[in-house]
Amino acid sequence: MTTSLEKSRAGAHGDLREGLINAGLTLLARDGTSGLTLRKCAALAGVSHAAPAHHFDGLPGLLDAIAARGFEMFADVMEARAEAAPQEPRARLEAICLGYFDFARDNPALYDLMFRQIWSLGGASEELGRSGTRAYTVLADTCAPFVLPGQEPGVVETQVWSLIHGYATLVLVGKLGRNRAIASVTDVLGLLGGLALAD
Amino acid sequence: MTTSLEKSRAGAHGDLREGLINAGLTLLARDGTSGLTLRKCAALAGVSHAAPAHHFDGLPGLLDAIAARGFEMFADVMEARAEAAPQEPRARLEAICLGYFDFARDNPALYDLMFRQIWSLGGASEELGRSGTRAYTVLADTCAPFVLPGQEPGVVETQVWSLIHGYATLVLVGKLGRNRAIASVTDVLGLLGGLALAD
DNA sequence: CGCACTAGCTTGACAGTGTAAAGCGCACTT
DNA sequence: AAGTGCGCTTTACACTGTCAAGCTAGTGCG
Repeated sequence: MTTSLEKSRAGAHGDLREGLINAGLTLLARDGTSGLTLRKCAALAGVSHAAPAHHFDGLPGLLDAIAARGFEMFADVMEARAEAAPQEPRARLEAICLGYFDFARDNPALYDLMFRQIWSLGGASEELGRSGTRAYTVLADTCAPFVLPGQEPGVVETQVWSLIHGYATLVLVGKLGRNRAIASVTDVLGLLGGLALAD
Repeated sequence: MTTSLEKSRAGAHGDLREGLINAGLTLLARDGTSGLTLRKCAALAGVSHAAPAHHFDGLPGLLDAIAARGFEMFADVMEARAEAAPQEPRARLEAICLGYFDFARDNPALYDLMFRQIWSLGGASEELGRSGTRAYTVLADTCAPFVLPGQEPGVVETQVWSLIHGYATLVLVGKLGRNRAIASVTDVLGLLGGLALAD
């Protein structure tokens, strides 16, 4: 048992792990993707550059953990928006899409890292897989009312996911073609008007 | 005038530049994003590691040039598909979308680099801007018949671009949520059925 | 014709990265 | 109370991009 120790000792078990993840989030928000470094994370957390190796499987492991934390925040935002919205399928769908955009805009570097890590061909960590699935579940549940009888649920989910994910990445840079203004969120979501309620 | 020299001398003006870009494309296709390195590019092109500095503005400049080449290939693919398709707006739109997917699937690392570079916050090079605009123009022209009178062209373009770009990035990794099959291209493009022809 | 010169490349060095091995200290176990 | 193992540090290494200096060959000028 370590419960009694967690408060008495400053450097108890999962403490540095948490500190490194938070340091990573800070660096990401402050200096962007290229500013996130294993050594800088360690320095910001106040330990030597080799310390993270005892908590993560190298840099990829640290990035996975940071991305997992990001997906938790991501799911939280979408869940909150879905609850705050009128409890009607279309309103809920639009609400989580807006939450999706806002999260991407507010945390561009983290958003980039999240999706880079979750589909890293090397296979993501178990923790990241769970967090990512949780976020996906929020979206899938909101899409459920639009799945027609006999239709594969993945179709509507892929349609919605593709549209908002693609739009979010476009928005992150604020440009489209040369001198062509990017459309607003609501304009793009208008394409989802083609979806029909199941009943 | 250097025209008479370009053939007589092996290492003439833009020769190494071309060689470095080709080396980058090779490395990208063979070893993925992380396999592309300034030093490896130079080695593969048969020159020292400092040689590229005389042709590009550091690594970012080299990446811009490679990305620009990628956008040229990208535009070529979409243009070819548009011409090969029945000359009817919906068929052309579907054709370039399929070309878009195929290019992303066939050149995943290059595709990733292209979009990473073109909206690098540091501002892309002139060459990259031109290539990117050319690719965008192919898409915009194909979307034109679906722009309703009085509507901003950017709306339809953003809708289509977001959908296919988002889907392409999802396809690149072949997974969506846990154990949820990703929908097919044609299923996703079904969402574009909501677009109406202008006349 | 001869000479300075510049462009293109090489060599060497440097700061910074991730990773691995070895060593130290302290809390916990027995 | 000695042992033991975990957490961390130190040190070293290969590799990255970039910069400065030097070399070399072809150009243009006198």
